[in-house]
Amino acid sequence: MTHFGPTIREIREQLREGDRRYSVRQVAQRVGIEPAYLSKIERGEVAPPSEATTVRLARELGEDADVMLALAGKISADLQAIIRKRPRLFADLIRQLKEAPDEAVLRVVREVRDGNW
Amino acid sequence: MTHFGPTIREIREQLREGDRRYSVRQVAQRVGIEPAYLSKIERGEVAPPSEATTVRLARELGEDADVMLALAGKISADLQAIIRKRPRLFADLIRQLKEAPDEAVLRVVREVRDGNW
DNA sequence: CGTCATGTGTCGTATTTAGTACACATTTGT
DNA sequence: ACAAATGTGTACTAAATACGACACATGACG
Repeated sequence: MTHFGPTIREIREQLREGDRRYSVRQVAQRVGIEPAYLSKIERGEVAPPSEATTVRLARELGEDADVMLALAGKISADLQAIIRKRPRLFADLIRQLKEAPDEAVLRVVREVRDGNW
Repeated sequence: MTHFGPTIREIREQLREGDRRYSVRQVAQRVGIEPAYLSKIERGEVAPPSEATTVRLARELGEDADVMLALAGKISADLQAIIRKRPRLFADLIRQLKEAPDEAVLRVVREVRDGNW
């Protein structure tokens, strides 16, 4: 969708400055994909990988999985499952929060975390 | 996933009691798909249709699109877009609300609707 | 200077998604 | 009785998804 590939590349290259195990080949091997495939992903020559692969890649690069999935144009299957169990409720909530500033959403998160129910 | 097909069938057959324009063929035509395809969908012989088709079908049957999409194992693209814009925020919020009772979620929805921000 | 690792180009493929097209036997309506 | 409408079985398909395999030129470095 957006610059998933280039972002990955940038992060990997940053990590590489200090640690040469972050080459395309070695990262690909640890993530469990072909180096050529990772190379294509980073250059945006192919679409972002599957959710599972994206998550493994995020972990390997020390990034937040939900953020990487978002860059890949996806949403974690576990979040989807939660929403699907109460579609009306969550659909309303999310659409309500569309324009709300981060601050407001955060307040709600904290409120819920502190178990006001 | 669940009983998307049979649910559709039930709803359509209900509507049909009072209005014979709700045959497989006529509904299919209005929705813009082949009757054979709708038939297979209703019997669960094939997977639920695409988001666009599901939404048109829901409208045609007077059902909530988000609920029908949920039955189809999907989540509306517009909701996904909202989440993807602030993945960390929404991921946290949704996971927090996973176990919260409907009541608590509703309270949050109202709170936000009444614009406390 | 040789070799080893690196990034990438090319080609191929299995699986899933999202349907269409047609024919046919069976009601249903008049 | 007969035409029209109905539901469904069978067969096919175009496009997208998610990769793997291999070869090759270039560069790093000991």
